Amino acid sequence: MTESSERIVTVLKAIPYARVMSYGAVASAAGLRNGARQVARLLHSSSDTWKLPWHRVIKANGCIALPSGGGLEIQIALLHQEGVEVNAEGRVDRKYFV
DNA sequence: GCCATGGCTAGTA
DNA sequence: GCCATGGCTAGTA
Repeated sequence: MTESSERIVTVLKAIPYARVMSYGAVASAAGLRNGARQVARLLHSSSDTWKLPWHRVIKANGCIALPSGGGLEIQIALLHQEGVEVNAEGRVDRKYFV
């Protein structure tokens, strides 16, 4: 576990219930200039072991990054469960961003 | 080489 | 859509 990864984990666990953050925003908050992809990688590999709120991380444009059949439906369900709405175009409104 | 990104541009309506 | 990025990993020697 690198220091950068630990900072990313800290930021992720601090995302409030029913709010979302973009990969890039998480990276910035963790002090990484261009770490969006690193955030994505960490979510993919360690969400389970660290019990991370992976479903609260979406693209900067409000879309969900996961493909249909590859987690998209589950992520939408988890967001709905928290009261975050995903519109017909599959986007989350700006008001839900931290 | 890969990619659960992001920002900018071209091309359509 | 395209491409610049940047850290991680698989696969070779």
